[in-house]
Amino acid sequence: MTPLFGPRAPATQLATSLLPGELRRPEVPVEKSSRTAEIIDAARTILEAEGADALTMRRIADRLGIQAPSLYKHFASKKAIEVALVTDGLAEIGEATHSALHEPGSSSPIARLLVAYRALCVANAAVYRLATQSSFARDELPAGLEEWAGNPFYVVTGDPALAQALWSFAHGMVVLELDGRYPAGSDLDAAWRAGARAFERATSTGDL
Amino acid sequence: MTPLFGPRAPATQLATSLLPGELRRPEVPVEKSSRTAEIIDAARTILEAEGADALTMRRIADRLGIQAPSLYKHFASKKAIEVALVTDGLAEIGEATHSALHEPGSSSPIARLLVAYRALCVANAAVYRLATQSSFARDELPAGLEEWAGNPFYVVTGDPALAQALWSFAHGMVVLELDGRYPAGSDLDAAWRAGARAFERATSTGDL
DNA sequence: TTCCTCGGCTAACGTTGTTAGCTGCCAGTA
DNA sequence: TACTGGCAGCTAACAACGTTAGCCGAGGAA
Repeated sequence: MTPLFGPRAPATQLATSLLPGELRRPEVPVEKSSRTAEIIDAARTILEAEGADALTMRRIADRLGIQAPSLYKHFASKKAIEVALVTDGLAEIGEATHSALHEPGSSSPIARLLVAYRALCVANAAVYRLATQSSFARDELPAGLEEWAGNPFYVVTGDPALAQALWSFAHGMVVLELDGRYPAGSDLDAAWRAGARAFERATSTGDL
Repeated sequence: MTPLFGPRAPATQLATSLLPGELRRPEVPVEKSSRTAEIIDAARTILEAEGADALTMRRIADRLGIQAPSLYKHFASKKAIEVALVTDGLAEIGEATHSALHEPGSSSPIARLLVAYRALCVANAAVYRLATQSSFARDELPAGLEEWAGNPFYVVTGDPALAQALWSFAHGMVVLELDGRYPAGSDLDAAWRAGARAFERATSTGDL
């Protein structure tokens, strides 16, 4: 299983033309020194292997063979490290969902979007969980990144209300799956399909 | 605004007959001493007023005029206090959604369920957030309580996959609303209606 | 050579959950 | 009445957390 992550395999924007309503990825200034990159790399490794509780400044520093206070030469706070982690995760998820819009396929755009969204969120499970903690400093994310990452849901429905409903469905499915909230033995594929079909019909029938 | 909460206004099971597929509320042994009740009451007050970060053992103890270690005479850990808080919240939400199934109304059962779910989750916003933190000790909740609280979604759809999809939609809407993840000025009522309509059609049309 | 910045370090602070161990009170019982 | 036991408080303390202050060596620029 190869890690599917930003800095390790930098996500590049495909040079395809935009669909109606599709946003372009916002420019995010990447001026990472090698040490900063190593720090978020170590943080991600710990986060994915042992979960959010294990992500402490001392553990991150340990992995790099330095002391915790030295991390503050590179990041202003632990929150800033988390923001860097989530920024990469959002970029990767957004990249995947945007490109799912353009891939041809036998299934509907909604189904393709949902499949891509689920796959990427599960692949970045720990980061996704981190981003949905209420203590996460969402307001320090790069401007426009969240909007861009959510944009495919607008493209695929063509209606703001339906887009938010579809996004909520997808987000809810992912969160409940990652937190193990469905009873054991649940057929989650069937639940995803059922939701996809409901929203496909809602878009094809028109709003009112 | 009167607080809508368990111990303050104990939720009683209505003596109506059950709908097809509807579960009865599990018996949860309530052997609360007066002090334990005071503790979870103080905890809830802090949580609702100042959020999860303010919910510390010392703050809870302060409100009762005692020292933090004394709390351990009544609860084994902070997690246990959180579990008690969420147990009450789940009971109240479940009570409301179950009774929404039985209320007659001009709107569909799905719409009534969603309206009740949203209202109760927003009323218990802080507790709902607490319950969705990944660090929450879900496995220590009373057996069957979560299943019973989610049961109305099965009753109203009649299909496991569709029920999980509908629950995911509702959960996603609530979580994103509570975390302020929708752009300012979003018409959330419209999003709820759009989702409700999509699932109404999905149930009436049959599964495949 | 001198000076400044970068990126390490140690020591320490305040806060968190939690444990150990002491004590006073009060009910029950010989 | 006297003894006893447990309930429920207390203080002191610990380890781990994020974070700050302040020191210092290396290396490049003037």
